[in-house]
Parts: sequence; C-alpha cells; structure tokens
Amino acid sequence: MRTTDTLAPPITVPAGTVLFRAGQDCTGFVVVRDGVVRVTLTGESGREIVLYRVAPGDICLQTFGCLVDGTPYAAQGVAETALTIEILPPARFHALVAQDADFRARLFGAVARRFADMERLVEEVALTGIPARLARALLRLADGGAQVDVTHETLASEIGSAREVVSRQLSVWARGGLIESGRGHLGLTNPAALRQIAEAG
Amino acid sequence: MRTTDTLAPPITVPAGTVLFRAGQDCTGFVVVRDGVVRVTLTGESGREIVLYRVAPGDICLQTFGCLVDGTPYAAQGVAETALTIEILPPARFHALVAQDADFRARLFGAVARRFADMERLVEEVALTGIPARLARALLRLADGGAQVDVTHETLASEIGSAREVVSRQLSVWARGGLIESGRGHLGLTNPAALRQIAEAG
DNA sequence: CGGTTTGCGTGACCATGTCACAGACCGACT
DNA sequence: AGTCGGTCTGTGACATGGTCACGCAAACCG
Repeated sequence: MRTTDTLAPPITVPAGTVLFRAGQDCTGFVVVRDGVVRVTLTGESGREIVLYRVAPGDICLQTFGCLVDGTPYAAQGVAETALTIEILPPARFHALVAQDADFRARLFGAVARRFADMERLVEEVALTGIPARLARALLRLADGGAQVDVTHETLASEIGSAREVVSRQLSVWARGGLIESGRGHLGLTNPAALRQIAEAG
Repeated sequence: MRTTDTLAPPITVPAGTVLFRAGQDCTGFVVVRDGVVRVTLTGESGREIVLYRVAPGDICLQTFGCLVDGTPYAAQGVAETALTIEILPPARFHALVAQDADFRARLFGAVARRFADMERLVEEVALTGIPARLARALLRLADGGAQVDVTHETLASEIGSAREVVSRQLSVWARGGLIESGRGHLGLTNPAALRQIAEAG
C-alpha cells in the first residue's frame, strides 16, 4: 500500500496543541500519521460541540475548504493525543491529486467518512433526544471497556449539550444501577441497557 | 470553461421527484445542470431537516459516499424544481477525476461548499436559538425580495424545528410589525430588524 | 494544614418540543 | 351560493432540555 508512504517530513506535536482556530487562514494540508485530532465548533455562548475526530492515516478536511476556495476555518482543531503529522503545501497537494491514484483514494475516503460523520451529527443534534445521544457517547468513549475517564463537562461538549443536563441524566442512570459515577470517571455497570437506550432514537 | 460541457446525456425530471432515499444504493454520480435538489434528513419521529441544496453546475455529494466506500445514503434527495441532470456511471466518474483537472476543481469546490454548509448547519442547530435560525431562513428564502411563499411547516423543516414553534415566533414578529403573515406566504415588513436578529446568534 | 482549583449536585426559571384540538382558508364539486 | 374535505394556522397544557446561581466535595499545591 502506498498509504504508508511518507508524503512530507513528519512533525510531532504534544497533546493539547491547537492546530487551527476558527477564522484563521490555513497553512497547508494536514495528514495525520499518528494520534488523534479533535475538531470542535464553539458558539458565541462558549458552548462547544465535537464535530469529528481525525484518526491515523486520515486527512484533515478543515484545510480542504481553505485550499480549494479560500474559505477560512469555521472550526477548531486540537491534538487530543500527542501527534505525528505531515503538512503538504498546496502545490504538492494538487500534484498528488493529479498523479497519485492512491492519494486520491485516501482523500475521497476521508471526504466520505467526514461527510457521514457530519450527517450523523446533524441527525443526532436535531432529531435525537439526550438519553440516546449520551448513551452513544458513553459507549463510543468506552470502546468496549467498562470504564470511561471523562468529566461531565467533556461529555456535554461531546453531545453538544450542557454539563447540568449530562449530570442530571447520569444521576438518573446511577440511581437505576446502569452506571457508577465518580469524579472524572464512570463505570458502565449495565452496558446492555445503555445500548438499548442508544438505539431508541 | 469546461464546466459547461456535457459529461453525459442530460435527463429531465419533474419537480417533486424523489431522486434517492435513505438506505438506498446509489445508481451513479449526479451532476445538476438545471434546477435545484433539496437534500433532507428525516428522523424516526417524522421530523425533517433540510441539510443543503444542490444548485446548477453543482455536484450532488450524497452519491459520493456510495461510490467511494459503499455506504448507503443517510439522506433523501428531492427535486425542488424541474431538473435537468446528468448521471455519470462510476467508471466514468473515476476516469474524469483522474484525467480532467476542471472536473476535479468542480468536484472539490462542491465538496468544500457542502462541507461549509454542514458546519453552518451544525452550528445553527446545536448552538443557535430559534429566532436567529428562523430569521436567517426567511432572509435566505426571500433572497432579497420582501415576499416569501412558504408554509410554517416548510419553514420548520428548513430550520429543523416544529411547526408550532415557527408559528409562535412568527406571530410574535407579526405583532411587532416585522412581518405580515398570510396563509402560505409572508411579507417581510422590516427586513433590517430581521437581519439584526439573524446576526444575534 | 489552609487555600485554590476543578468537578459535581441541585433548584428555579426560561426556551423549545410535543400533543391535542379548534378554527380559518381554499379548492372542487353540486 | 352552499358544503365538504383537505390543508394551514392558532393556542393551551405539558414534557424535555438549557441557563443561571448557587453550595459542596474532591483533588491539588504551597
């Protein structure tokens, strides 16, 4: 597979680094080699929502709009873990698109995934209730395990809601024995029930 | 500009035709030559929200995910006006991407626009109040004019809310002299005030 | 050990969404 | 004209979700 090739000199950045902010111009095309980038949107009220995550081998699409038609970013990107990334200058990007079928395939795959992510997100935010959204977020973050280390605040931004709302829902579930709750971490005592709630729309 | 070239035999379809539904497989790549396609998402409750519109010269991206990684549509596409479209079979699509720089530019432009649309939508649905969303929708649909022919129901799906909510907000504005309201149509009596509300986040 | 920061719980209140139903308007047909 | 059925709109009552204003407890740190 060409997809493991190096396209540009790798750069490492520590977790927590802000890669780009809303309204900023873009420097180049970002390819994630290792680590995860969290892309979020922040409203005027300060409330935040996670749009999607960019995984290794993936291509960050925020840069895309910039490069194609000069629109500045609307979102913010933060290194969720330590990262190794490559940055392609615009000319190199266009050359690769024209010449490299593998690069095109990766690019289009990334576009399709981001697009599906965004549709799912709109569906959830606009048409799905808090219990289902929160249950999905918990199961997603737990990733098969029974322990999740997050604050209510983080969960709230994950589902685009407010901390108080998350706290209330979690305490209901804790009383019902679905979860165990502690400062900064949660235990999923009854993941089956959570899955059920997550399905329910 | 190559963008006015014909890529495939044009097909005409009447307004109201459903081009694709959620969960369906895709037939090919749709390029809109004339008319507007409205792409919407429908929740289990039956509530609907407009994701974006595909304008002439534009490329419908719902087909994109299908062609690239086989994901079926999540959304539904309806001909909002009578349409003239072209449908590219997958092989032709891939050939054009590889060989035609103009086609690539159009494709990327469409991707960037759709992406910006979706981000705006998430921002509105998740972080923006009803008055601002509704005012924006009105101004957008009025398109500079002072008259809009829509039902409250349609406006509701435009902003991803419920008819009653729209009705209530509109009657407040009607009492305040910002709009005049009739069955199936609205007059924007004070567009400046609406613009103000639209800005307010 | 005190002080500070951060995370959590909670009640009151406002904004939105849902449900149920009534009335108004419109077109089609006698 | 009348009236009938369908669509559109108005409205009250209630459920859910978001905001604000707190107080308290756990972790952190000198």
